Amino acid sequence: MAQEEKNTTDSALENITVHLEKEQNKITIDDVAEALGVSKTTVSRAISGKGRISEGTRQRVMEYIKRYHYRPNVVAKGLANSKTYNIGWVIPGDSGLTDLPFFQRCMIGVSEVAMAEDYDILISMVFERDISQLKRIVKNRKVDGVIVGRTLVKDEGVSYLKESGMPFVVIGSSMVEDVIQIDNDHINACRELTSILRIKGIKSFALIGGGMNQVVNQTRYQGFELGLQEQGAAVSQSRVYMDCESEQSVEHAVEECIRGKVECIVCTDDKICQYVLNKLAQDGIDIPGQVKVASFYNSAILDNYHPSITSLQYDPKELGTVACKTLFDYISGKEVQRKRLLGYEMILKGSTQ
Amino acid sequence: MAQEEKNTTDSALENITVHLEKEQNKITIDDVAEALGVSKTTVSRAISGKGRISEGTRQRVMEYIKRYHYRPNVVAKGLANSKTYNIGWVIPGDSGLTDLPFFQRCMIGVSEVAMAEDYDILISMVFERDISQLKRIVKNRKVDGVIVGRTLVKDEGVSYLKESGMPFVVIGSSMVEDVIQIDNDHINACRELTSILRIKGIKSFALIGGGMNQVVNQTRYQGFELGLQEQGAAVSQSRVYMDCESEQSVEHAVEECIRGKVECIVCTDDKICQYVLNKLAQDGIDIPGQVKVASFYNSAILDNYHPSITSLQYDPKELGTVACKTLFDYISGKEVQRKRLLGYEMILKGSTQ
DNA sequence: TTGAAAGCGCTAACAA
DNA sequence: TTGTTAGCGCTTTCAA
Repeated sequence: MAQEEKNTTDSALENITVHLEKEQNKITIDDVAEALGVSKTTVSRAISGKGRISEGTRQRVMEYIKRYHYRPNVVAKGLANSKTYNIGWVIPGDSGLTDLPFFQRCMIGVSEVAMAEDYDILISMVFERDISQLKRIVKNRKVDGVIVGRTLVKDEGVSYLKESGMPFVVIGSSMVEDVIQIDNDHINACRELTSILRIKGIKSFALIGGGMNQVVNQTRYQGFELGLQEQGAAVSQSRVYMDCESEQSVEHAVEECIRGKVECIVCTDDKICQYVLNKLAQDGIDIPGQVKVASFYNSAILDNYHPSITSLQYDPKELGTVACKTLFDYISGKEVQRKRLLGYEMILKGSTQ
Repeated sequence: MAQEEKNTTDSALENITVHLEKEQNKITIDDVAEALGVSKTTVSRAISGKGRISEGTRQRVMEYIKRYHYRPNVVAKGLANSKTYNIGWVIPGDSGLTDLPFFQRCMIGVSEVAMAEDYDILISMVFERDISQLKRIVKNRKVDGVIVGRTLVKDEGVSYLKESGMPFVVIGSSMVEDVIQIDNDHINACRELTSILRIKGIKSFALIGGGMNQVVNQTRYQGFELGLQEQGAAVSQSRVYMDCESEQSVEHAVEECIRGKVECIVCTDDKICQYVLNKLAQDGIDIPGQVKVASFYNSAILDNYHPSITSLQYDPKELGTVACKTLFDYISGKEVQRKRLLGYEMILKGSTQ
């Protein structure tokens, strides 16, 4: 009997503990106001720092809040001032091995600045031409703005966002008018790389690249052409193989390069470069002895190759950081640059010695 | 003068158009109610299907809604019934090349079922031991539940979630009590693979694996041991090299295997396997002639190897689908299985011929 | 079958 | 400096 009573007491205590531990975050601004004998307006002001309030009550409020772990309900706050405290992050749902680390690192940058503004990130994946997930989050007004991780030449997502009136920023470039864009200076980077290779004495180049439906491939292609153009007649010949989507098409391009005695193969990205390296290894062609290789992008997938590959390096995280900052600036009505170009680093390595 | 008037008219019209196009989604339930001469309660009922309502008015409401593209404000709806219509998706912010595609495909599954329930996905990245992003979304009550993409042996995120009272499901296994988990049947899969290899006449195995702080590596290790155990004395010897985090440690393990005349090297994942293959290629060791190779996981990173690699295959998307369904079931109070194991496929290829 | 009114938790005029 | 009050856009009793 005594035992039973004890049990009862125990479990009652347990319940209380559970209540305190788990439901602690269910305190509302009214609870705080009541406990302190002030109005909730006062509490609101103490927290937000907006409006006049005496330092004394401010302190009292803050203390109470800290002590009882009060956290304002962000959703309610949002409803009151027409914000969601979310930004949308759009990535291709079918992005491949090469792109994923890029998006991940961009996202780290995005989330860092988002968190600092008390914002969270809502994911939306677009597939091929299916932008229904994107439409959802804007139609449902679940976000205050959107960052697009990659753009295509004729990008439905971008068009949709533009006509929807939702603030957005794209990472990469866009041909659509008036779109706020953050990109690396691919053109100059590629230009510089090709001309440096030229200075090293290389005379014949080939560019092997991915789909021209991606803006980034277009700009890299332009940079390559510009770089060569600047060399003028000094460059005997150059070959360009764009739209190489499959391993076969890359292999085919490589074969032609070898046959044409190209001195240096430049790849628009690392996936292509990987195919090129595989093909060269397969055919027993020595790098950089028989042919040199460089890539316009540097990711982890090339890490294991010997010799290591000369490439351009961009900072995806910074892209994300700047994009997110720009978005916030834009949302809050500040003037923002329509197109912002970030830097790059040139990494000269063994493959072009 | 006439011209001026025309301009005025034009721009007035333009404004209206803009209003219709861009602000169309600013219609509220009150607008609909008023336009239809009913109360907003009625509109609400027509949409939700809850409560009695005549078929006639229901139709009228639905028609109006369709016509004027009314969309309920999800946030307001959420505030009214204590839901956020968001679920949290937790992934390691420092996940490597191997894991990224896995998470991506999981997420596709998650988002598919989430969307069907009118939910969106809020990202939270955890780094090393930093779970602040996770804490944010639960403390700020931005989500109704959480799906954890990967677990560590002593997982702070899981502990935190458990004591927070937030409903959650983990993908993978967890040693923490009472955690709802969705995993592949790694143990049986690994067991089956080893015993099949055994049946093919292989007598000496080595397991090279990643960090034992990851639950998945522990279970794969167990499966390997179980598989061999079942072969009893028939298996002359087996070597195990776990916690191989760096390429060097893998290379070292491979060297020992070769020296020890191991017939088949089994890898816990494809990253390890890649290192193994590199090392073997480097040393000019023939696969499957001199040594056979198999992996407990099959991803795209091994696609380019010849011969192709025997491995186990899991379906990440299904993992995501099931995890999300389970989470919703749990949130809505249904009984759910504490631990659910999904199947796998065995892919026997050239590397073990 | 429908509607009035209260409430979800917060912000922000406007008064005091 | 502080409080009163009216929303934000929706759901849900409770009456009619």
